[in-house]
Amino acid sequence: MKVSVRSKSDGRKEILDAAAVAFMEYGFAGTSIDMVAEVLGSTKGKIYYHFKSKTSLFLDVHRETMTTYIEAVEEVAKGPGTPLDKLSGILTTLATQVMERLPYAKVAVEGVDMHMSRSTTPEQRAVLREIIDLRDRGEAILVRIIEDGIEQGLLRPCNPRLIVKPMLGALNWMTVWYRPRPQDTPESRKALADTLVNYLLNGIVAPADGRASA
Amino acid sequence: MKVSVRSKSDGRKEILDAAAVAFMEYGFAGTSIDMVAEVLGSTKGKIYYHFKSKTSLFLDVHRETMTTYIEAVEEVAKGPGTPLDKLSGILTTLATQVMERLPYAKVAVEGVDMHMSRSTTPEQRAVLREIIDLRDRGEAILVRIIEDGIEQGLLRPCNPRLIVKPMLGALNWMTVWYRPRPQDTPESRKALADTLVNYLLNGIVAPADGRASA
DNA sequence: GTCTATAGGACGATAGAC
DNA sequence: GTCTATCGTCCTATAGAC
Repeated sequence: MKVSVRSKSDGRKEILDAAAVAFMEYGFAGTSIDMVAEVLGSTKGKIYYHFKSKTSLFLDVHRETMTTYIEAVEEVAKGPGTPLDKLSGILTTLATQVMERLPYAKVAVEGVDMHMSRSTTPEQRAVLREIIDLRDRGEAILVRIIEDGIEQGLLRPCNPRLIVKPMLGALNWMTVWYRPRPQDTPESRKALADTLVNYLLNGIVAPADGRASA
Repeated sequence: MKVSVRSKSDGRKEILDAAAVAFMEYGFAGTSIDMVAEVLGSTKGKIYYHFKSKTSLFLDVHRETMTTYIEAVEEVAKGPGTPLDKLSGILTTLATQVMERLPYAKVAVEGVDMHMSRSTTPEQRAVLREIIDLRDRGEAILVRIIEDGIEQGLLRPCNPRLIVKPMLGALNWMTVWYRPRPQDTPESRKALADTLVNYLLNGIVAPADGRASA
């Protein structure tokens, strides 16, 4: 017995997934709606029934990514632990998300610095604003945690607004070199995330004393 | 008295500059040759006289970027200093290059994971191979320096091949957030580069002892 | 809701004037 | 060498059948 309340969002979700895969492969401008339809296993009629335009589709994929990110970030931020624990947890979560949802992650990376100056309707600009707000909210949370960590003497004094850039950049850059392999498991992904996060927190210069590095 | 040996390469150089600016703004697929011509202040006839296709033009911009990178990297690598000095010097040089040649840097970032599976001639594939070789050469130099640093006890034990990814990723990510400002000077850029490189080398976690962080 | 067919426009690349 | 004009192709988006 199919329930109709799910039918609409399911149709959209499948299209978003297919679009993410296609956009990941060829980029926004390089992907045609026909290519998305081919990934989806249908024709573009279906896509244009659910989405107003290619730009809207791309923006919705991007927003979906950012929403998932912010939810994960806020969950860790609200949880227990020191600022250092939270910082570590957030970075690990994000690294894992990138690996597990690579197509969506790649769309977010391309969307970040896409100037949609041309061909943006007021409605699309509203979605773009939403996306930017989600990103700013996430960055603000990180900045706040770093500030707390510095205050508590857990982190080096630094300019948190500047430091989050390379931190998040290093994670986003995973979309460039990380490729899922058949032998990948949640554990192996976790190990990779831990390695990266450990580097991002502790750097690479050897400590002068015997402080543990892990 | 104009010398003819320069005339050909000068025409190409101007076109490469204009193309880099246009590609930075709209990406490869989103940029038309007419747009490049407009930045150049001419018509596309001039471009097609010097370059066989849009793809060739993009690849030549990308190669130009990678050539500049590798030259800078090799100069520092061959110079004096400890592995830590060299690592620091290379990262600082790259960060500076990104800021000073932002359009070229952005093309390199887009080009890294562009699959030109379609519409690549054998000649273009040769250029692509050249570009990839330049990148691999640069990464190999960094890996070797990190290995030396670990051996000498200057750097933490780690997997160098894995660590160079976030390191270079953080620098490449500058193309996303860094925007040149009128008040920027070589000194202010150097300061920004130093801040980033210091973070990439030392991380952000406070040392347990009184070791200096700068 | 999803399909086919097509209008309408943009772009890569070339031909030929100058 | 650079420009103008244009051909052919591909793509977004819509109209209308089912």
